[in-house]
Amino acid sequence: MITYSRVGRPLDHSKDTAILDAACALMFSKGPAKMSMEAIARQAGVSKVTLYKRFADKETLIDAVIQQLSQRINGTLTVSPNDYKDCHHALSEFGLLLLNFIVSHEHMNLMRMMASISEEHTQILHNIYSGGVMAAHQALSEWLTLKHKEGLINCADPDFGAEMFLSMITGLDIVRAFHRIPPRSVEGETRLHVEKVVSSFLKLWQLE
Amino acid sequence: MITYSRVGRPLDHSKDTAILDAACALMFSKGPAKMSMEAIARQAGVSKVTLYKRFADKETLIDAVIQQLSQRINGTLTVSPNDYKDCHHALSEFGLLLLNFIVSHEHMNLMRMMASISEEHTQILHNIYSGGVMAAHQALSEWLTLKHKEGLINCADPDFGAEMFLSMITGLDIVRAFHRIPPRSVEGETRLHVEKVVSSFLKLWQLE
DNA sequence: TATTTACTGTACGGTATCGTACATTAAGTT
DNA sequence: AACTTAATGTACGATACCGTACAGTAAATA
Repeated sequence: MITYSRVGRPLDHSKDTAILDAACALMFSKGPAKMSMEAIARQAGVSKVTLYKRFADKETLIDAVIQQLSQRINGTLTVSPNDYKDCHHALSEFGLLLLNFIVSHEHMNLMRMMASISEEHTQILHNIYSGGVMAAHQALSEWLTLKHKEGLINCADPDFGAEMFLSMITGLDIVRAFHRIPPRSVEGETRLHVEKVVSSFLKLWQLE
Repeated sequence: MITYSRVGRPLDHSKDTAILDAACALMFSKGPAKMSMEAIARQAGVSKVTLYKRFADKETLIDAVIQQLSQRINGTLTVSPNDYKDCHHALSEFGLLLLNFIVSHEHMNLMRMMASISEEHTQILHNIYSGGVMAAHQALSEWLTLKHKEGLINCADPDFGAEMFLSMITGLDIVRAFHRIPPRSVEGETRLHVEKVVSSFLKLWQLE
C-alpha cells in the first residue's frame, strides 16, 4: 500500500493504470510465465523502478491484474432478468448475454490466467468466484423466488433451478472455447441454442 | 520419433514411462512453468542426456505428458449408459460416474495444464476434445437415439439432449472445482444432485 | 530557494534453467 | 573381439530475467 504524503512530487496515478494495462495485454499474449517485468515497463512507458515501487514483485502484479480483470469482466454482466417483465423474454435476453459473455475472449483469457494460480493463493480464486459466478447464481435464484411468489414460475428449489439454467445455457460452448475450438459461426445459432434452453427450462418449471 | 535399430545397446523403454511419470508428477505439484528438466531427470532416475534423447525439448515433453494424461483419464470413463437397462438407472449411474470424474483431481489438473497450452498448439487441445468430451457427447447422443427408437425416451434432438445432460450433470461443480472450492463433503449430496438432474431430464424427454 | 518525493536510465549481482559437449561405462549385435 | 548404440555424470555456454543500486532529473511544497 502506498501512503499519501503532502510534500514532494505527487504520484502519477495514470502510471498505475498504464502498468496494469500493459501487464494485462502481455498476460493475454504471452501468458503469465513468459511475461517479463522489463517488457511490462517498456510497454507501459515506465521505468522498472516505478514498476517495483507500485508492485512489490511479479506475483503481486499478476494478482492485481487478475483482480482488476475479473472485476471489469464481471461488471459487463450487469443485466439481470429483472429488466424484463415477460419470463420467457427475460430468460432469453439474460441467457444470450450470459453465453456471449462466457465465451468471450476476455473471459476465456481470465480463465486461463486463473488456472495458473497456485494452490497457495486460493483466496484470489474465491474472491473471483464470489464476485462472478456466485453472484450471478444468487441473482438468478432470487429472481426465480420472486417469480415463484408471483405465480409465474413454479420453482420450489430456486437454487437448483438457477444452477440448471446457468449450466444449460453454458452447455458445451465453454468447453469448446476452452479447447480453443472456434465458436458458432452464425449469431443465429447462438440465439437458437438459448431459445431451446429457455423453452426446456420453462417446460420444467413453468407448468406443474 | 526414435527409429529402431538392430545393432548396439537397445533402448530401455522403461525409461520412457519413468520420464513421463516424473514429468507428470512435477506438472501436478509445480505447474508446467516451474517444472525444470533437471528435476524431471533426477526424479525419473535418468540422466539429462537420455531425457533430451527421448524428448527434443521441454515443450515436446509437456505436450507428451498432456497427451498421455488425457488418454489415461479419458480411459477411466469407459462405462456407457448402454450398460444398464432401465433408463433412469442408466442415466443415474452414468451421471454419477461422469460427475465424479469431472471434479477429480486428475481431471482438474489436466484442465489447468491445458490452459497453459499456447494458441499455436491448438492441435493438442483439439485431439483431447475429440477423445474426451466429444466422444462422451456422441456416445450419449447415440444412446438417446437408440432409446428413442425403442420408444423409451422421446428425444427428437439427441445432440441437444446429450449436451443438456452433460452440462446439467456438470452443473456448477466444475466451476467450483476450477476455483479451488472444496467439493461437496458428503457423497450423498453428489448422488442427490445427480438424481435431481436425471429426474428433470426425464421429465423433459421421457413423456411427451 | 531549499527540501522532499517521484521518476528515468543504465548497469549489475544473482539466480535459474535450457540445451549441449565430452569422456566414460554399459549392453547389445556381427 | 570389434563394433555400435544407450546411458551416466559432470561441466559449461548461453540466455533470460528478477530485483536493486546509483546518479541524475522532474515536480511538487514550505
